[in-house]
Order: sequence, then C-alpha cells, then structure tokens
Amino acid sequence: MARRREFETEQVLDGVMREFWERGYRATSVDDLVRATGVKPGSLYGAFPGGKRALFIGSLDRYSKLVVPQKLRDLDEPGASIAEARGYFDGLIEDLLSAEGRQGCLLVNSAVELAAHDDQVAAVVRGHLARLERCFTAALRTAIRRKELPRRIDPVGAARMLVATSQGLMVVGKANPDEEVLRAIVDNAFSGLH
Amino acid sequence: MARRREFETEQVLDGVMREFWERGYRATSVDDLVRATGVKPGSLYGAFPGGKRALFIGSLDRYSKLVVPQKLRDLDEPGASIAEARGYFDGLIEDLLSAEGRQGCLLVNSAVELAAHDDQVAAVVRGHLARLERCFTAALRTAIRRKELPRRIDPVGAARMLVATSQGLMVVGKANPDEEVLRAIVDNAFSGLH
DNA sequence: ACAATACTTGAACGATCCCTAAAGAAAGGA
DNA sequence: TCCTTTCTTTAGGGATCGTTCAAGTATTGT
Repeated sequence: MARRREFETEQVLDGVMREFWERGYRATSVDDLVRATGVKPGSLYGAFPGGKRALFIGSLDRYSKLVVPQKLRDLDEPGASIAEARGYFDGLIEDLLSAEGRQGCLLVNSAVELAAHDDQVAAVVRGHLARLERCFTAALRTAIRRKELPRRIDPVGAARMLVATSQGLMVVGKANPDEEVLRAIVDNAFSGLH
Repeated sequence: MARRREFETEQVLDGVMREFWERGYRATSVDDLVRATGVKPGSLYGAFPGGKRALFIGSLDRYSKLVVPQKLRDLDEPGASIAEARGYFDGLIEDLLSAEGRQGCLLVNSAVELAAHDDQVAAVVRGHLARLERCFTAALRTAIRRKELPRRIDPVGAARMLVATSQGLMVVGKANPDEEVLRAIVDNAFSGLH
C-alpha cells in the first residue's frame, strides 16, 4: 500500500529520552533530538504527533517502564527485604558517581523542573513515587516479619522517609558527587531503622 | 555630573529572583524579567552587566543571603538543638503546602536544572548544602550534649542525612504536596535518631 | 507497469530568544 | 545657562525556537 517507516519508534524514543534525561526539557531543542536520533523534523512530527511535549511525555513513560524496573529489579522481588532496599541505594550512589549517571533520575529532574506548573508531569512523577513507596513498604514488612527490623517500625512511614531520602540523595549527588557524603546519607537513614 | 538611576538594584534583583524561583532559569525569559521589574532591557543590561546569566547568579547569591537566613533563623542560633532542627522541617512543610511555596527552594531547583552542566551554579549549591550541614551538625551536637539524643549518634553523618531529607522533602512536595506524606517523611527521619 | 499511499527530506514559517545600538531625558558641574 | 555624563526608552538585530509544508522517494496492491 505505501512506503514503510525507516526507523524503529521505540529506538528513536530511547534516544529522545536520553537527551531529555541529560539536559532537561527546556534545555533540549528539537534540533538536539534530530541530531541525536538522525530522524528529520518532518518524520519526527509524523511519528510522534504532539511534537516536543508529546516526545517528552513519551520519554517519561518509557523511562518508567524501562529504566526504573531495571533499577528496582532486586527490590521488586517478592522476597526483597532490607538488604535489597540498601542495594537500591547502593546502585543510586554508584550511578551518581559515574560519568554517565551525573544526570540523576529523569523523573526527579522532571518533578523539579516542571511538576509545579504541569499537572500531567506531576501525575507521572506521583505514580513513580507511589511505586517506590510500595516497593519499600513491602521490603520493610518482610524485614519486620523476618525480625531483621523491630516491630515498632511503621513500614509505610519509613518507606516514605526512604523515598524522600532517595530523592534527596540525587539532588545532593548532582551538586556534590562525593562518595563519603552520599554513603553517610544512606548509612544514617538506615541506621535509624534499627 | 549625570542622571541618577531611577530604581533600586536590590529591589529589582528581588523581583528577578522571584521570577527565577517561580519558573526556573531557562523557562524565564528576559521579557519576563522586564515585565516583573518594570525595568526596560537597556536599563537592565546597564545595571547588571553579564545579562540573563549574571542576573541568575546574582539571584542565587541574594537568595542565599536573604531567604535562606530567614528560614534558618532559629536553627542558626548558638543554642539550637533538635527542636529547632525539627522546626526547620516544619517550616519547609508549611511552605510546600502553601500556594506561594509550591516552587520549593531556588537552590534545589537550580541544582537539579543546572548543577550537572554548570560548575558555578554547582559551587553555589554546594555552599548552601555545606551551610545546612553545619547548622544541623551543631544542633545535633547540642542535643547530644544535653542528652536529648544518645551519644552513639554521629552528628556529621546524621546531619548529612537530614540535609538529604530536606532536599528530598522538596522534591516530593513539588509532585505531591500532601501533608500526611510530608509529615511521615520528617517524623521517620527524626524518629531514627532516638 | 501504474496508481495510491505513506514515508523522508529540506526549506522555511512566524514567534520568541537574548542582547545592543541609537536617540531622548534628566541631573550635576562649570 | 549650557555642557557633560549617565540614565531611560525604543526599536530592532541576529540567532534559535517549535512547527509545518511542499516536493521527492519508496513501497504496496492491482
């Protein structure tokens, strides 16, 4: 019937996501996206109706469904406990200290840049925070059941604290990627649980 | 000898700071600043050589010297202890829940938007984080001395955790300004200290 | 082989970006 | 008073922004 698309939309969206992740929404121009993906403006707008904004929302979705699950791999397991929660933080620190990881988390960056003025972005970020909270809550419950943590711990409240700690860790890591500081943050957040 | 300036540069910088605080660096246009301050481009560039970027750096400085000390008023006192540290967090929550406070902290916002790509901004943010850490450390030491906290607490490490918690609180608050959630974060961060 | 269809490409649109240059206005010193 | 100096204002320059459109190209069904 007609000519077929010469690129894989998911692969292109990966490149787009990486650009937004690296520079943020406003600092990334459509020209940047064209350069990063090799897809010319006409094709980009043809494949992603809604333009730059739709590409960004699509990037947030893709990040949630591709990058986040990878970071949460161990923590999301049914048997995950306090060790897996700590492992998640260790992964964050490792990322922040690496050259490619300096950009932090796309969802955190988006929350700070846009959430206050963009309800759609805020909703996506809230979804992410809720997911993190559920993971931590489950892990903490498991830890309490296994007597790795005292029974007095409130799993939901402590999970919320850990969520905030993870967000804060990435803010601090952006300005001051110092391993000693980042480790102290995690150590002291967890030592309070015992 | 010559004509005199018709505006107060500090007052104008206040208006500029508020704009950057509200919208972020890239989302704020010079036209926005002109509209907010009433000062026309020519005068603005005459009074602030370096243009938009200099105005932004100036805003960060002014924020550090005007807004931050106000938030830290109680915590920065020599006798400040654990109660004043908590008071600081209570103030943060109150801000985040208010209509004007949704923008969070200019320095946190700047850290996330620019610190990874702008060393000068990163340095200002690091200075702020260090100041916060010093305040918390001093308060924790006082608390330990007064036996309000057990001696096993490491003041510096715990202070670093509290710094991260405060940053995380503002990220969470931006996407999800829910009092119950924010209180849980602070409660659980502090309950871990006892 | 040919028409129909959906893609790619490249140019260019109007808007907005940050910034500056020229002209008019006000104040102090001679 | 008038000249000098520094401000204010206005207009617009050059670049880049996000987006669209017309033309060219490839693929499919007939």
